[in-house]
Amino acid sequence: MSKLQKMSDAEREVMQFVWAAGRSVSSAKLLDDLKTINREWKPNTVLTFLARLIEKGILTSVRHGRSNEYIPLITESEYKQFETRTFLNSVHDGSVKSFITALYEGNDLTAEEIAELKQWFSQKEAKE
Amino acid sequence: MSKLQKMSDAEREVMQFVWAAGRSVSSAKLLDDLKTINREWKPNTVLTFLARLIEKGILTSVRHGRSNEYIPLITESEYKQFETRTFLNSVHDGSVKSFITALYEGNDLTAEEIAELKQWFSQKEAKE
DNA sequence: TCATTATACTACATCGTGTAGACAATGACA
DNA sequence: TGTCATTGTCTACACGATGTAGTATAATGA
Repeated sequence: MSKLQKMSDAEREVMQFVWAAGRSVSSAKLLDDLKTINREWKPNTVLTFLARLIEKGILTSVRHGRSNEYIPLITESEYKQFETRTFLNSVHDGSVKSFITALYEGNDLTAEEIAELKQWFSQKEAKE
Repeated sequence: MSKLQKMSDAEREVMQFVWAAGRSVSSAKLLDDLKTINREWKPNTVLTFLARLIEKGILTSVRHGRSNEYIPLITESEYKQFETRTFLNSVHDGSVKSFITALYEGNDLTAEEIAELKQWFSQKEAKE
């Protein structure tokens, strides 16, 4: 299989709808759903994004009648893992602590977030 | 001032040396230092990167004799904050917990990291 | 069989990036 | 003080990603 690749912003927007739709989604529904967010994309534009998502190893499609069903090859969570690990390696030399420290030093962590995370970590450790 | 912009990989490599050099650095020293990492860049190539770093609001320069001194406008830590926040917003909707969860679910967090982070958080909370 | 219609293929401008040559300014030295 | 060497700025260019969509094609149902 072709190695998983990063998606562009527009592709990400489309994928969000694919994932939201469940196991698979027809292009018709997808086009329709996308209208709600009012992105003013021509249908062909969206189809291009879908084709690129397939090239990037994120989606696949099966013919169903005269139209396509699009099926995610990975979950949103898996994709986020991929992006997250890639980012961590490139900016923080792979160190989660460096990441957290950066946020903290930038005053980007609220007291609530800290509390939430602290709790999360204590739970995880308990489970160990 | 022009809004801080993301740097490219090559620019990041150069900036690492600028930051490492301290308060400011001459192009001569920089070129020299870069040789140690053996990136095989022509001097002009590096100068282009420096010029772009200036455009991006990350560096500035002052003429000093016949050459330039390059001075970071932000610290490495500040830059990491910027990149980190940007990433968090685009991939995790700004949620640190989503970020941590992604790593955890991808089995990308070692027991050591979890322990380290747990300790970090407990300290922070104590300080509050 | 033939019109419809959704998809696949192709195109193209723009931007970021890596790469560096050409040209300019400025000291230093003869 | 004029010329040369050095260092910097400007300009260029190819390549890939991206947003955007027109055109060609193929499948389907009437």
